[in-house]
Amino acid sequence: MIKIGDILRGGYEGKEVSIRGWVYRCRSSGKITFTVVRDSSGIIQCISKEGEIPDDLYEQIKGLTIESSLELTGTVSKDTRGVTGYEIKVKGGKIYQRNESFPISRDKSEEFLLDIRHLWLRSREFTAVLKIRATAFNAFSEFFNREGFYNVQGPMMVSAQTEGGSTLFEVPFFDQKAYLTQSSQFYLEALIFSLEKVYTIAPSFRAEKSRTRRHLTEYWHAEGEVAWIGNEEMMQIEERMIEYIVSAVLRDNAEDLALIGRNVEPLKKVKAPFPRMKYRELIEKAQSWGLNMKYMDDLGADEERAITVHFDKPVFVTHYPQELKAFYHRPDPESPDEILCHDLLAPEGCGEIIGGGERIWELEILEERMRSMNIDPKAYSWYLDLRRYGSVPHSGFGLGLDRLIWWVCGLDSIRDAIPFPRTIRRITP
RNA sequence: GCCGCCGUAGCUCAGUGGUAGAGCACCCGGCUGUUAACCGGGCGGUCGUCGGUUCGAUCCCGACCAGCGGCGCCA
Repeated sequence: MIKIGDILRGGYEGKEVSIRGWVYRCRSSGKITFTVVRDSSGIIQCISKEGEIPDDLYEQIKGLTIESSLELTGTVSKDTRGVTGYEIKVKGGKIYQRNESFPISRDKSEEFLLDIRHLWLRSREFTAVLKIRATAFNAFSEFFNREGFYNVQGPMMVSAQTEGGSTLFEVPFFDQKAYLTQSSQFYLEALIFSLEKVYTIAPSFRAEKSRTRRHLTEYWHAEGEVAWIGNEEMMQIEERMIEYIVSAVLRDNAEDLALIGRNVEPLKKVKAPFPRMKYRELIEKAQSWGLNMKYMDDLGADEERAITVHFDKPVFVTHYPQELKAFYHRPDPESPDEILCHDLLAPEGCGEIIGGGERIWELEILEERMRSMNIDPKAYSWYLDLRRYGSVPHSGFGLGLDRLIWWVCGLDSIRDAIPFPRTIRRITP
């Protein structure tokens, strides 16, 4: 039993092989039947001729429906008439299931494909995206393992929010209320005191009623936290990490990128270092680019899009005014109204994929910030403890992995970057 | 939370104030080189739900349900 992809790489001409898979296309002209078979590695056309195989098998093959599962044995030949340049002349085989009419045909709407996502995953396009996604997840872990980070896990059920706003999913927790986590950041911060450099890949949940093509209510959050480093060193790690992941995809998924029609030229330019721009400078630039922005405006979706077209690499935006960001970001000692944070905006109009920065590590400053933002310190008592016992400077980041896949694959919607998207209106399949 | 859009066959869509049609899928038949094959025939619908207007509503009006897009918020 071999993979179709192996046949397509050559070397099997004239040899007898067996493949297993699903019917991708089926055409018959009486005494000859063409069955295009799909497996996880590719598609190949198989030829069956009446009289050359047992009659009952020929009748079964002739009557197959799309997505029926089967096993075929036959001789490989190189033939330009086959869709992928090779063909198998069938000698024998076994049908596992001849299914009824497959619901997906050539016309399909966005909504329908979401309803039957569990079946649409079989499409060649989605298969390609899923392979790229696997590469990206692996490359992320690989990068941090090589950098001496420890892979850690925080809880998914928590008692307090990380970010501002009431965007938590509430879940019953015995006699109490618990929430699904928005971020593992606080737990990673606790873990640096033993491990110093940590990362995690975990889902995060946001009950935001977002209706956009770049939001999920459940998304895969890749986070890192590092003791003893500041905002700039954190960005240096991140830009190498992004370069590492993109290079891995370009190296391992060239065929998949081609299949989904992704232009790889912009991806080839993703090499560290990335440009950095302070929020203040960005506003000035934005005004010269004709964008209507003033200081203290947050970057909206339109602004992010308009900004990224002026760069051919991802760009870091740093030093936001403290009012625009969460309470834990450390003010710049040289300019206390600005904080030592960064967002990474992906090019080609994609926008924010990373948020990170240096954390406040002095207890008094953190308490002062919480007071000024009307946050109850009691809810964060254990988090404040981290600043009571051997506190150290540290920085961290959170990367939206689904957004990364969305950008790298050049997809219309983030929903097509994850197999089973959870959005405000969709909990099945 | 705000704004906009959609709902007719399994799918993609036409259409009409007098209870519906095409293409694809599927089934049957034909065809020994097809490439989303082709040719002939067939099956297939409470026209999203409820209410209103009307002699009569899939069509007009209202509410609801479901979904999609944009903003804000974020990753």
